[in-house]
Amino acid sequence: MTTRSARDDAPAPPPNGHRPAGRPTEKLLSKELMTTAALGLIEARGYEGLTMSGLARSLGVAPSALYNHVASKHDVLLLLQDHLMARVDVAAFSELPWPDAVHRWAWSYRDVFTHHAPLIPVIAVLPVTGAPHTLAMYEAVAAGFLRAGWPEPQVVPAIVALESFIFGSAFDVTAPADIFESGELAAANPVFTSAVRSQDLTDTGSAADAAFQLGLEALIAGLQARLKAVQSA
Amino acid sequence: MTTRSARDDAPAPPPNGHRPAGRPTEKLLSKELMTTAALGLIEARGYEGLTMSGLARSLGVAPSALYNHVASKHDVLLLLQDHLMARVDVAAFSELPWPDAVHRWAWSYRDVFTHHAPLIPVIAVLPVTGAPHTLAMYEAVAAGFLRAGWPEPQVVPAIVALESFIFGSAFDVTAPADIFESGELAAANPVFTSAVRSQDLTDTGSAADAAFQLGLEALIAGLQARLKAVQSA
DNA sequence: CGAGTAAATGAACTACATTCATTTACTCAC
DNA sequence: GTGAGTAAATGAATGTAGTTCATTTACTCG
Repeated sequence: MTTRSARDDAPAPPPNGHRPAGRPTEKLLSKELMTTAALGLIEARGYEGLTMSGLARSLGVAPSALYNHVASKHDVLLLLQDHLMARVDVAAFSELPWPDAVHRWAWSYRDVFTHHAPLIPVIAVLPVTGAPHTLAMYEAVAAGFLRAGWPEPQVVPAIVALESFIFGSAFDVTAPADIFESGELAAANPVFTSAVRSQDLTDTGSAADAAFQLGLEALIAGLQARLKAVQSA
Repeated sequence: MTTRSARDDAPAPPPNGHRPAGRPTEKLLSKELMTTAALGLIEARGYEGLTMSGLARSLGVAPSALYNHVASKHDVLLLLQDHLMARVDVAAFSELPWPDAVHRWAWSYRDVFTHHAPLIPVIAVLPVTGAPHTLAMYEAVAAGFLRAGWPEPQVVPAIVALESFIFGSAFDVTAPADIFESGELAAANPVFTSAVRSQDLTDTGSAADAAFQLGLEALIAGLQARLKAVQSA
């Protein structure tokens, strides 16, 4: 079994030209290649399918080769997270009034990471150093907050509060629909059981969407009230 | 090396009385014992220290024995999660007005899981069936919401929204303090960099606390506005 | 041309969770 | 009581990850 044969679903090696084709030192890897390959793996097999061996295989390379470019699997997750941050829509901050901009940004942010919930524990604790897309996202959002009149010292706390809500909500989306079925314990918890059954899901598709919408609107309204109070002081 | 000798830090076996002491079938294990042992392990060595072998060792038992009581490590996490839910303070819902009750509950909830952030991905997706303490918590909270005048169909979405914020914030607490240092990219992101530096941390201890306070107050205020609007309709 | 270096290899290692055949002691029906 | 059945423990074995390392290869640069 020559390892060379394992390039089954490798994404067509870059036009290398001549080279003896098959020897080491061919510049087969880079952080960018690893990131997109990882993304492909995740789409195909989910986060359980994202293993270092699997990633190496999908790149037509030995697992140990990956460690010339990243120090650990955790590093791969960091690459992924910064890559995904570029997908978050911050354009509204230079187009719409603050509440609407936050609204669009938050939905977009949540949607991006809904499909990548396993990254959230990584993001939430991620030092932003060396994550250019992440920083660019924060830069645009912070600028939008300042433009709306937020006092500078409160910008970061406000963003973090919104982000926390978004992260928590992204998890929530991945929960099974019947998460609140009380089962045998229904009789012992009648109030909650009844509340669960009475949920109105006609508006928004899922229960998670309903909660996100309600919470986001409340959060934005509450923050805006705070903003106005600060401004008139 | 007899395995018998491995009861080093076992929590003093229950008064077994006579028995040949050392033979199987001694009722050495139970879900309750496993839960408290797991909690002890986590306090001593953190979540990295929570391995099935380690758990077995701390109970003076072979790793395979655990599988007579739980189906997987995930099950152990579920036991832990429900156990911890009993620590969340819901008493305020029968003592204080709704906004204050939510406030106290939310802080308590966040504080409990701040020390157990690795459980959050588990909780957030956990079917509530067979988790009595968790259900009891929801029951008390839901009752408080109804008593405050919330329309039944909106109770669960409102709770979920608050919970999402709480979970996200619990992660946030575990982040390193310098998480927002932009490093070399500071020059390219001046607005955000400046905002980070201008944060006022005199009030609340940590940045995470400041964000949680701000967000929680905004969320509660926004929800209460919604509540009043619904009531007067 | 020769030294140095970046990048790849594959074999080996470690740590875990988990499975399984087997043993032991208790319980309960007859 | 005796004997079948069962719950609970054992320890050996399995499989899958992530990661390390000595070694090799080909490119670069003085």
